[in-house]
Amino acid sequence: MQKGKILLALYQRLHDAYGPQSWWPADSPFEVMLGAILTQNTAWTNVEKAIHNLKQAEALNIHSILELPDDDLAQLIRPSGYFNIKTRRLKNFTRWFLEEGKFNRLNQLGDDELRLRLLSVNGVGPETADDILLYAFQRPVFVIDAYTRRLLIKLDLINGDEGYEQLRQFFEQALEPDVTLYQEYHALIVRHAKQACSGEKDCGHCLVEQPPALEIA
DNA sequence: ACCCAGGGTCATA
DNA sequence: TATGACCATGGG
Repeated sequence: MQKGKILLALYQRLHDAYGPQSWWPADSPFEVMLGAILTQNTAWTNVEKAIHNLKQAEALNIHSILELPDDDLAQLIRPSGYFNIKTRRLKNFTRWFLEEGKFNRLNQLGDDELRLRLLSVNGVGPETADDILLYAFQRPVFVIDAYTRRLLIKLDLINGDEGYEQLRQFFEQALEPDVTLYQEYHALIVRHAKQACSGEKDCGHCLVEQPPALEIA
């Protein structure tokens, strides 16, 4: 069986198990972008508190982010951790976002060009860029995170020494460029990791015991 | 008390 | 190219 079909079968199994996830939880694309930065190496429950603080202070907009003193912004996002670094990153990103002409202007760029520009922003790495591309700009870009890597290792689909870009190509070559599919797939992987591995170091064992390939082959 | 979470940058070799 | 240090809160 081709690895591509295994990835599709894996998606079917995850979808059957957990149902639609309808990510990303946010009221606007800009909120998705800030959330993508705030969630770096941070539990989402803590990010929710930070976003709640921003909304309550009516600071979840371009000009407030830029005009708030660093210390004030840091206090608002404090629950998300790394608040000093993330204050800088939020301001860096928002300044860039405004200079580039905001969403409508950036949205005219092609997928690859937009990805390169996002990666050029200090504080935006591959995963954050792809979160923004997939969930804010609705581009067919597959997001790779630590959960995805662990799951593929457990399923013996990869060695584990592959780079981010290599894993992204693995998914994007195996699956049709379907935004909704990519959004749901990544969300399901995170959902599965939380469900199956709370407290456990390794994850994906329940899918290994019953490999998704066997039922479809 | 320890470990990790919806990572990324920078300095060093 | 590839490690390591660093960032920092909250929940298990």
